[in-house]
Amino acid sequence: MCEVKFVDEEKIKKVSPKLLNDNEISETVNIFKGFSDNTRFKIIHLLSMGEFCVCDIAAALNVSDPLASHHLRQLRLLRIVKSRKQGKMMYYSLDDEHILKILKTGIEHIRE
Amino acid sequence: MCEVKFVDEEKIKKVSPKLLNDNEISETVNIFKGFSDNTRFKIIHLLSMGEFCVCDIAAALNVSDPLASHHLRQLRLLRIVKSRKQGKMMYYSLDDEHILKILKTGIEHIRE
DNA sequence: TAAACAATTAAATAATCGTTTAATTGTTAT
DNA sequence: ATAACAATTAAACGATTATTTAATTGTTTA
Repeated sequence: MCEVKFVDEEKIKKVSPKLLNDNEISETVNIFKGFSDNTRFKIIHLLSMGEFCVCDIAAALNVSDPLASHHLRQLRLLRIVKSRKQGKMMYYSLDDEHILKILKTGIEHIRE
Repeated sequence: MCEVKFVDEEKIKKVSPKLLNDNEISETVNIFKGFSDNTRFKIIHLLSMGEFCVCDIAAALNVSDPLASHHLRQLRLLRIVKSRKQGKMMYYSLDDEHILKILKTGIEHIRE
């Protein structure tokens, strides 16, 4: 066990005030959680190309309607996507430009 | 259940070739998974301010050494952080500039 | 070499999360 | 009204994951 806390106490004291508070951390982490599942990521990536109804999202991704709907609900609560109702259809699209930026930054990274 | 697949078949056919393959998806999702836990996110955020040993990381975040070490291992395997050994100390820092960019993009988003 | 210490590992538990299935809501058209 | 359909919801199950505790590795120093 590490008993001598703060090997470099000065360095820690210097950055401590810059640490984010718990709310900021949880909110940011939640956004990343939205991107952290293959099915959800596929949905986000599909919606980066336009607006689609649940039916087509499920078909394009080859998943069941309830599964697509379930993930779309999470994404909506996280304000990653927004929805628009037209007749019996529900159309989904990305909520704002920030989401597109996060998506692109992630894809950029793995392509080096 | 949605029986009539592809309400807008043309739109789907148009974007299908642009969809990412499973490898690209999993790799990108894995990076986001690295950011998707409060403890790991705090570690990444701390390391965005410099290089720290496990001892100080654990102390600054008020978590146990094994927990910090466990998450640092995951982050290292995801190539989000890199490590450097000096004596009995192991120093960790962010792996590259992409990581910093993803971190900043996430924080930017919640600050609107 | 023996003690002290930083860090990691392993095993166990607790909690979270994704997926499936079946039932339900709400809208459109016959 | 009834049938058909898009979408959501709820409950159950299975799987993954975070955290804790205890034991272990490896390095330094007395």
